[in-house]
Order: sequence, then structure tokens, then C-alpha cells
Amino acid sequence: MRFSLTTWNINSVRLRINLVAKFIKSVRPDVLCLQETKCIDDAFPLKRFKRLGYEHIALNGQKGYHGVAIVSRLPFEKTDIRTFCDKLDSRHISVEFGPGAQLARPLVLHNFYVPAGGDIPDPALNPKFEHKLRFLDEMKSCEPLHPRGEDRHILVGDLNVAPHENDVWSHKQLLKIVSHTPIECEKLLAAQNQGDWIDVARDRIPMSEKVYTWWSYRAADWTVGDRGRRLDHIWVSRALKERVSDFRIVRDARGWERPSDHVPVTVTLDL
DNA sequence: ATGGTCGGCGTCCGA
Repeated sequence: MRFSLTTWNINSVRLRINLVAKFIKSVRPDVLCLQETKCIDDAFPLKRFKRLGYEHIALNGQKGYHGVAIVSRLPFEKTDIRTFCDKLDSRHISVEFGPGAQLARPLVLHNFYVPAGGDIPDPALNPKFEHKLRFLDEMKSCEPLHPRGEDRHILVGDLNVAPHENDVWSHKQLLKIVSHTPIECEKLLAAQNQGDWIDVARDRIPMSEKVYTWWSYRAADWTVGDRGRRLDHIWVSRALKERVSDFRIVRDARGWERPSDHVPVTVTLDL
């Protein structure tokens, strides 16, 4: 069975619902994980997704900020929401696919929106950065998150960290820029190494190659100098590594009308 | 060049 999954920080799902529809009609992933939906669950464009064929929807929204959602063509068995750092922020949702999706073995999917962390890369001066570092520590220590042995787990989302040198346009120039500081890169990789995770992008694209999924709004022309960062990630458990058949980043989406600053990232597996 | 642009909400905050 072919299973495809997209992660996309949409930066307001209501404002960009037509862009989401455009993407869905072209790529038709089985499952779409959204971050920064920026709306309460009652305001989520449920009917539009159902008309597009995505009848199974799990929401963790809040007013104005953050918000994550999983919209799916395949039914799932259960939904779970975790909180981090004793805050009620909507930054996580997970679902488990099973018999309803014709899967003999369970497939657990986590969708994350990690705090951006503000501008000052010093946890003593910037509470937002301190929160981000604590969030990453909690991701590491959260045992149920991490796959072992034959577990089939996928973790996706806007992790707001570009951990490797070629995950940013200039490693040297971004060492003191939040998203690429050594301390947060170490913490994200420590969380990744806590489970049997494979970073799909770096499993398929050589470390020497630049890979980005985000380009700032604060540039007159996002294509000039290609100053991107790889903030959006897809991890699969080791048991799924050899089942990955495709991985793609729809870079073009950054040039669509009124775009998100993030582009969709898609993985395909043969289950 | 040490600012620049977004979206949601409400007259700023978080990104």
C-alpha cells in the first residue's frame, strides 16, 4: 500500500485555504499535517476539506496563535494531544492508523509546531528562547514519542530548527541567529537520537547539498540569494526507513500568490 | 544595510 504524507506550516489555514486546495488537487497526499492554523476548532474549514476528500480530521487549535491539524483521506483509530512546558499552547497532535486504514500494524503519526524562540539567542535574556530550549528537552525526554525496534512511527512538523550546516544558506552568518544556534541544533539532534529516528531529508539528500523549506517574508524578493532554512522536518522510525519511496519539497509554493513563508514537504512510503 | 514583512486581533504580539 502506498501512503503519502505532507507537512506544511500554512500560517493561517483560513486565509490560505485556496492554496491548500490547489496543493491537494496537485499532490493528493493521503494525509496533510498543518501547523500555525491560527484558528479555534469551530472556525476550521472542515467542510472544505471534506469536499476535497479528507473526511478524517483531528484538530488542536487555539485563538490567534499556533494550532495544529491532521486532515486525512484514511480513517484513524485514535487521537492524542500532548502539552509541553506546562503551557496550553496548541503545538502537538498525534493519530494512530490501523485496521480502518487497511494497516495490519499500527502507524503512529506525530505533528509538531515547536516554538520559534524569538530573536535573542540567550535563554537568560529571552524567555521565548528559554521556552524553545525547554520544549526541545521535553521532546527528548518524552518516552512515548520515541520509536523502538519494529515500531512504525512518523514525526513531522515545523520544528523551527535547521540543525545541519547545509540546512541554512550561510552556516557562519546564522550561528547566532535563532533556529541555527549550536545549543538548539544539539537539543533537536539529541531528541532525534533518543529514538530510532531517520531524518528523511538527510537520508535521501547528501549532507553537502543545501536544502530549505522556509524563506523569510522580510525580503523584497525571496529568490534573491536563496536565503532559506530547513525548518520543516519528516522523521520516520528505522523500521520504515527502507519503505520510503519518495521525498519532495514543493519549493514553487513559496512563489504562489500570498504564500506561506513555509513550503509543503511530502514523503511517500510503501507500507 | 543590523531592518525588513506577515497574520490575527484589536490599536500590538508572535513569528
